[in-house]
Amino acid sequence: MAQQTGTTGRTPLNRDRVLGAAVALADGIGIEALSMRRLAQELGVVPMALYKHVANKDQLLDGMLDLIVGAIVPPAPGTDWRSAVRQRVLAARSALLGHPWAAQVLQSRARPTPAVLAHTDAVIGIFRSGGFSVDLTHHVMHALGSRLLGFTQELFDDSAGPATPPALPPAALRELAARYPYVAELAAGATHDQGSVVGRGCDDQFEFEFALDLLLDGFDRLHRQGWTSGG
Amino acid sequence: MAQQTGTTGRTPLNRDRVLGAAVALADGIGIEALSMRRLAQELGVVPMALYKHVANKDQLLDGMLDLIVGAIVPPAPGTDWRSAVRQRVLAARSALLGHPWAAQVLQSRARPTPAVLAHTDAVIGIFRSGGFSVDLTHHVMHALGSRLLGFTQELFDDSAGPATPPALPPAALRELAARYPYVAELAAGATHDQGSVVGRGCDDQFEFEFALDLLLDGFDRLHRQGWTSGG
DNA sequence: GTACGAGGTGTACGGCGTACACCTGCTGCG
DNA sequence: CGCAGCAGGTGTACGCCGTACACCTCGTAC
Repeated sequence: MAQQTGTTGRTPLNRDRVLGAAVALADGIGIEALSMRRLAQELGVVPMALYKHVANKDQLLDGMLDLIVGAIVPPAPGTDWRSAVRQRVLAARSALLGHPWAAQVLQSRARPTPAVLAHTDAVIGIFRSGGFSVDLTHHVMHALGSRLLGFTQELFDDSAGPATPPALPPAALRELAARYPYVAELAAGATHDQGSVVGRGCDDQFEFEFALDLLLDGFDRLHRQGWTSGG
Repeated sequence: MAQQTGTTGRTPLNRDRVLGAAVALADGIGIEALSMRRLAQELGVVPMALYKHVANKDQLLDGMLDLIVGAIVPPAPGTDWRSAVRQRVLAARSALLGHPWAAQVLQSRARPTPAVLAHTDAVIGIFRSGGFSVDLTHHVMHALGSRLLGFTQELFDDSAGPATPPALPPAALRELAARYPYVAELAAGATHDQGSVVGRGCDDQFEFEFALDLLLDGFDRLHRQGWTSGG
């Protein structure tokens, strides 16, 4: 179409074009059919050309995810905590809605991507600014769990596993803390068993039961008052 | 070890041995490193031998999942609904806990496996027996969402997508309904827009907001009363 | 003893991610 | 102008994957 000089004229590739095409392709043919080769073909280019713009397929997936998560529209400043959280979560949902593969990719990432961290940090910030204690905010974030997007878990998780990525070096942790202050605050209060300000470890079982009981409480209340979706 | 007659003596393969070895292997080396070839090697057998016991890799994954989900211990009969749900969900959690790959595999399945359906049916049954209306049960199951195990969504979902499996033939649907009566009851009440008893379609957005608001209500209550995890 | 079928084997194919060496054409500098 | 440098596209190749298909080898039933 837009050839210009001679043999290879079509507007040169770049990371954004690659990611955009990948998202569109995944939307079209499904995430499991998305391959580097297929994507290259779609872009009219040889497979290896992609590697000049993304390090490997995993980074491609990370980039695709961040493209979508980064498009989440933040609520207007000054909104009360409840509406702000509600709006942000619903915005996240609508951002993900058109890309059925996104949730699955999210789940499969070993570490949260920058946009995901930024979103998490923002939601934590809403609770903290709304007067929630670090403690309650922590539990509440766990309870929101996958409803946030699906990625709250294992932010600074130390639990082992065959596929556990290597621990981040201290310098990287410090940079993370600077960039995502609310995440860091929660982590400081919850994940270190010794030497932390709060001193409680993060007990996954407790978090799970906390969220479960919160829901069961709600169910019970609705049930007792004869709630119906009609009104 | 247990060779007996001559060349090929080791107790012959069967589906259960294959699935068991696959689970153990996935636990050991991670789900993404699990390949038919690697599994065959672990069993001292040529890769193609596995195909005499599982149709393909997808069915292998389904079988592995069902092995784990099938091990969920049901609560004692006669338990009140709240304790029963609580116990069942916690039992599901503990069944999945030792297999970090299970949740991810669950998410990736196009259709729920039999054990997953059975579990879902059982939980629905608890609510119904506890006096919950079909309507409330439906919403409540959505709210439980991934906390049930991660598979409540898209049971009879008609939403399209590139990887959508072909619709089940009516005969298969009827068999499903017979085997999982509570699931069928919910489906009848919710997924058909016309000709159903209740007549409301299943509005995913509504379900999402229902669950979100239930949680936000809970958060608000805890926040107001100055709740702390200490007690 | 012979036919049969369940279950293990061997070979082969097409697709995957990607390492590595190469080429090409634009840029800036003498 | 000439030419070095380099960003970015190319071609080839390797080792892995899932699995189709034809084959062989037993234990068993008749």
